[in-house]
Parts: sequence; C-alpha cells; structure tokens
Amino acid sequence: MPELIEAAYYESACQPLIGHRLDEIVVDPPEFLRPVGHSPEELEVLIGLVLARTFRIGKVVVLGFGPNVGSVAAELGIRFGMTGLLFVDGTGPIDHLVYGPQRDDSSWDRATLRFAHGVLTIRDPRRLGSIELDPDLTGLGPDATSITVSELRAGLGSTRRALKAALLDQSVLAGLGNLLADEILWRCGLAPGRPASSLETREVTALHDTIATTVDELTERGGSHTGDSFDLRTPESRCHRCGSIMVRDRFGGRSTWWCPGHQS
DNA sequence: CCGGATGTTCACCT
DNA sequence: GAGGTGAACATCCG
Repeated sequence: MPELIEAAYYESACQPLIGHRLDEIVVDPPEFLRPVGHSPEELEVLIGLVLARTFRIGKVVVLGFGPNVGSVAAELGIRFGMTGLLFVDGTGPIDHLVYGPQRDDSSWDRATLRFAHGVLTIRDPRRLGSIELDPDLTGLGPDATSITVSELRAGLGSTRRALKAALLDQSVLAGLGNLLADEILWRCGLAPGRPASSLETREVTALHDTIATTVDELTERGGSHTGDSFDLRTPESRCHRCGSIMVRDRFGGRSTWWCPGHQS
C-alpha cells in the first residue's frame, strides 16, 4: 500500500467530509467488502448517518458514522492493498502511486460513498484492498508513529524470526510496509536477517528513533517511495553511504534490499 | 511469455 | 504453537 504514510494522506483527505450525511454506498465487486461472504446490503446501516470522525491506525483508515458529529454508531475500515487510491470529489492526495494504476479508469472504482455534499471513491485495480464494516482491528499492534521503546522491545524480544519479518508483522507494530522497513533498517545500520530478539537495548533504541524520524521525513517528502535507499533497489547498485554492492534477499516473503557494508 | 512489484490471507508444511 | 512457503487476487512493466 500504501503504507502508513499514504494511509495518513488518505485519512486527511476524508476530513472535509465530516458532518456530511451519507446518502448512498456502492461496492463493486461485492467481494471488496470483507470478510468475504458479507453482503453490501449490510452497509445500509450507514445510510442517513453523518461522517462523525476519521482516524488511522497502521495502514487502515477508519471512518466513524453516527447521528451527529458527536457520536459514532458504526465504523467503516478501509485497507488499500498495494494499488488503492482514494479520491474526494474526484481528486486525491496522491496522484502517482508507485506500482499503482497507470491510467485514469473508473472501472477500477471499488467503493463509492455519496454524501449530501461530496463523493468519496476508492479505486483499486488489483483489488488487494478492501472495506470492512465495524473493522476488526484487534490484530494490530501499536501504531508505528506512537509505539514506545518498551513496546518495541517487547514485540521484538518475543520472536526469533528475522528482524525484517517482525517489522512487517502488523501485530508487532502497525503501519510499516516493505519500502519503509528497508529504508529504516538501512538508515540505522541493522541487518534485516538478524534474529529479532538478538537486538541489544541500544539497538532497539536506535531503531525506535529511526522509525520515528524516517516516517516524519518521508511524510514531508511525499511518500514511502521517497527514501534515501529507494533507488538502490536494483542489481549492481552501490550503497550511497559506504559504496558496497546492495544485496537482495527475501524475508517474510518480501524482497529485501540491504547493504552488507554498513548493516549488521 | 515470465517474473516481480508499497499487501493480506489462507492452506499446507516443517 | 511458531514460522516458512506458495498461491491467490489483477494489472503493469521490463
């Protein structure tokens, strides 16, 4: 996805709709509503309510609906997969998504929410995203932007799998995706294959600091793809920091580019 | 034609 | 139970 940075942009884009009454929801295909098996008709409980609040946790944007702005009666969770875009009145905070749709094609619109004033559209060519009524967020750990050092230490300390895999595990901390995880490890000099529980206290502290500064910086720059190491994700490239040849591995089932020169 | 790409989930192994 | 792998989803690109 759309990692947490893009989800945050999307959540901000929804805020102008707060206070407006929802008149209609269209979902196409119906399986875009998860869990599969739920009927889009269930979404009719939202019709007539106003958008009361919005928030983001991890990579999920949550819209709260109620009889007025002060109360929430039901929620709608939105996940964006790898190629999900969000538009309000036809324009979105992100116009170019790396690996995303390459043309303007409304046949990829999977969910459309018509408000009394304004239209919210979720467009997702690959259909890896989803929406969920009263989303189950219990599997998510602390958000990457607010996790404490002790929470991070606890999350990493309880598992021996690769550090990279642990950072991608949304139940350890919520919001990091493949690009952000690689950029963070590259910045703080930790090898992705280290057993997560092998980190020393000072390394966990450095990692925690780097998570915060990297998310802040790339949010300013404009997205998860704006990291200093993003252009090193190609064979033969040399690390900007130490000149070593970048290595490609797989951890947690995902491509991982890292520098054997300064990450250990 | 084939493999891989900011993701998640599930079945199936070890 | 913990973790890993591969498939599936649909599209684009090299």
